[in-house]
Amino acid sequence: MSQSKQKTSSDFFSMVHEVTRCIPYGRITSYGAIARYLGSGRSARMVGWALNASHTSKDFIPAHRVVNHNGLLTGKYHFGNSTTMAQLLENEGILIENDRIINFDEKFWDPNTEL
DNA sequence: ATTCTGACAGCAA
DNA sequence: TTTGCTGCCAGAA
Repeated sequence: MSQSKQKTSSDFFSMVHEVTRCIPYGRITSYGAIARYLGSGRSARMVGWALNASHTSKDFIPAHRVVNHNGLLTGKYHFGNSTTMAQLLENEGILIENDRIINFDEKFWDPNTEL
């Protein structure tokens, strides 16, 4: 046992950041899926929180590809402009209407399955 | 140390 | 059916 769990706290954020960056272009996922991948199925709130910290990250994290299980752009207001998130997603070929992803199921990317 | 919040999700009424 | 409450875990005040 060397460095199995040197900093469980920061690891959670890093984990979310890593998974989020692993989301392929034109794909999306849900907070619950990532939370489930981390081992805590119902800790989806923490995922959102970690994504909030992603804003402070040095690297660009496609947090706009992470939405709630409804495909609704819940965190669009955190991108500065409420339209930025939808614009980015549409730019990647994702259909959005009323801040909701139309082909959510089609573009859904599950880390538990894909990763 | 305690309390509250937070980009969700699931279940109850 | 919709609406709302709770549960989850960790970080900040």
